[in-house]
Amino acid sequence: MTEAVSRPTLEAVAARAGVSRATVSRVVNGGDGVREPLAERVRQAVEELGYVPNQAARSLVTKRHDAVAVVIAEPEARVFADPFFALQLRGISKELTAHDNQLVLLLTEGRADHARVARYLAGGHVDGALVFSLHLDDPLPGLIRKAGVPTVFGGRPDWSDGGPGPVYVDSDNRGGAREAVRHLVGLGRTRIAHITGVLDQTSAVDRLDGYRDVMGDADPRLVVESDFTPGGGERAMRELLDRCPDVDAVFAANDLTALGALRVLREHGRRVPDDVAVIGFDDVLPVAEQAEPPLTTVRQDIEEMGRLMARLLLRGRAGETPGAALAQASGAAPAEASGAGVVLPTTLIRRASA
Amino acid sequence: MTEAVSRPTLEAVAARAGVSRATVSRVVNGGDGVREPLAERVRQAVEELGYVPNQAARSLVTKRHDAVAVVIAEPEARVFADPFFALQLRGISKELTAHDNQLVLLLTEGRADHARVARYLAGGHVDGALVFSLHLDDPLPGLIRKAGVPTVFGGRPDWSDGGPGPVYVDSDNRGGAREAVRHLVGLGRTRIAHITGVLDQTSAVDRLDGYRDVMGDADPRLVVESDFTPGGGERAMRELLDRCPDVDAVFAANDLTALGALRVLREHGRRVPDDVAVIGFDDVLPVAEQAEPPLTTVRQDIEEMGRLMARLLLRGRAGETPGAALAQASGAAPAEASGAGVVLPTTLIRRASA
DNA sequence: CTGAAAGCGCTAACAG
DNA sequence: CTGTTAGCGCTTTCAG
Repeated sequence: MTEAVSRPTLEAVAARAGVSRATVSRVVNGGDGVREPLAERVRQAVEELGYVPNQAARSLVTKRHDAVAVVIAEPEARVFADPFFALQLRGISKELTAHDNQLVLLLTEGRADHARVARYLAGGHVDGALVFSLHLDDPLPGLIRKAGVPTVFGGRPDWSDGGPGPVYVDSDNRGGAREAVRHLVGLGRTRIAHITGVLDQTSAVDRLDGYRDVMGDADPRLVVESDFTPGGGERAMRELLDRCPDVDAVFAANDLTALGALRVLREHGRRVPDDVAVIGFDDVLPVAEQAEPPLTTVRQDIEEMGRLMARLLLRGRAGETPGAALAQASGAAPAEASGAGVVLPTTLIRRASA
Repeated sequence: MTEAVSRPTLEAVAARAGVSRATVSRVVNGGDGVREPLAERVRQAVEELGYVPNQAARSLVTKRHDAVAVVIAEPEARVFADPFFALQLRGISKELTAHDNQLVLLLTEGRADHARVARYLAGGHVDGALVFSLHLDDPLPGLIRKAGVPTVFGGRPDWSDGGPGPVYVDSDNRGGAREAVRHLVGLGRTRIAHITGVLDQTSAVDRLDGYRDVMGDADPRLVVESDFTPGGGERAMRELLDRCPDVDAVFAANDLTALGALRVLREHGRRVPDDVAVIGFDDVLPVAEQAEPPLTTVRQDIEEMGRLMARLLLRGRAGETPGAALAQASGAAPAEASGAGVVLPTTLIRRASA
């Protein structure tokens, strides 16, 4: 474990190049307004001394930090069982890196950590925040708003106040769910069940709504509440088989849930998709592809969601509207951009299970 | 996206409390040396104004940042398919949070990002670095050493120079592998194969060595190289079945690999564990428990590894030796602490597959 | 186009 | 025990 050594300062570079600190500063920050002979001499001095600007000093005067906080408020261990979170982070990281911003990760383990996060955000350490995994009665959004930090949410928040709606990025959960269920209907299935996610998250509610859009008049016993985990999927599937032995299709709220359902179906000797067709949600590759049989599922571009969140935050900071940022967002075309929310499209990936 | 507002300064608090800035500073930083009537008045002013110290200003003078970088150098997508990484992060985050340190996440997508990471680390933005996923010929460690930042590695690095060895935290990969293979032997298996991980990582090499410790004289065709992924596990298992149809046990380098092997075994009508026993490594719950059949595997305490890394870094910074930090590390007792490396024990978790 | 000078908000001697 | 005084390293008017 090496000792940190003291780094050269602007002053040192200036001395070496025979110019003033101001000139060095100009060159280091874009270089406009400095004539060529000088600029080159400065660059050389920077190189020779291995000068790296001291971010603390810079922030002190600019009030910018080139850093963004990513807040993951997931008390349950679910985030850690699901590559979802990692993919999202990867997208965020890519975008942030491209704009020379750092990613400060704030993980919370329950309410006790909320105050800490709020304090940090309020402390003006970062230029903005990206916030995930909000649940219905979560006090965090309120705290964050009070902190006065530009924020983009991952997933549609479920609250709304008088002011302008929160900026968020979401997948078209409802539309994706509809597509999945319609596919099942197209397969000739009539007893189509839905295993929900945790219903205090909007993603779960939206998927349930999508299911109902198509199956509005279905037997209510075909809907069973669950929690986005394989274990929950198993329990739900057992109950389903018990309540409705004639079920011939299952739309699970996510791939992990589908995995649990698949296992119980196998246990009970039901063949997939012959006896019961199964569709998941997410298309988390290692899960969906490795399932037995490989899972038909609703794909959402998780990495792109992360990237877009970061882009919105960065652009918004520059004074543009989310819409403008959105217009410039390459890659997946947003399905919808109502108010301050951006909703990415989903696509049905057909594999063997349905 | 709210505008950031300007926060109250020390000065403001001082004015409100009718004291000097120095006094407020003292109260804010521990409060020793300030008599009670005053201290209380200051605390009140802090409260009323909602004062939060400006970290940039503080760092500028203290040269400390209370921030640690976590560098994940994994060009492949593997990290994102494996909850390993998330668990490690969780452990790190917990420990860092407990000591009021922030976690700055540096994800790299290949060599192009190395320079950026090196620059950041050299820039003195953080007090230390936690570095993961090193491969054999990785230039990153060299760059990091040059940056002169206190560093703790996750997993035993494969290089060594003249100086004091690098500080690292690792699992007892070799011992764990031995235990797994011995278990297989105890089951009466004789044709025990090993599907390796990526052999440019020490964890994979150590597991292979452990296998050889027990099976030194075995048929060399029983060892097939792979890459820690389910797909790789499938390919390896096919080759194994082809080369040695009489194989009766498989020790896979990790759970994901075992998953692939399981699938191919099933495909070929081999029953697990009756015909072929299978053992994995990691005990990543959603993988191992949900496998078909549930996987017997070598468990490593991933979260604890993360926590320990952070602890070592924090303690090392305070001038203690890693050994001292280690002695204070609660929870899992280290199996071994040679030089600057800390090796955590592993345990065999028996489920249905072997 | 370049340099001089004035802080950004905070801590850390040093006096009193 | 408390206040005064210097800066930390950088950007940014403002002159020249």
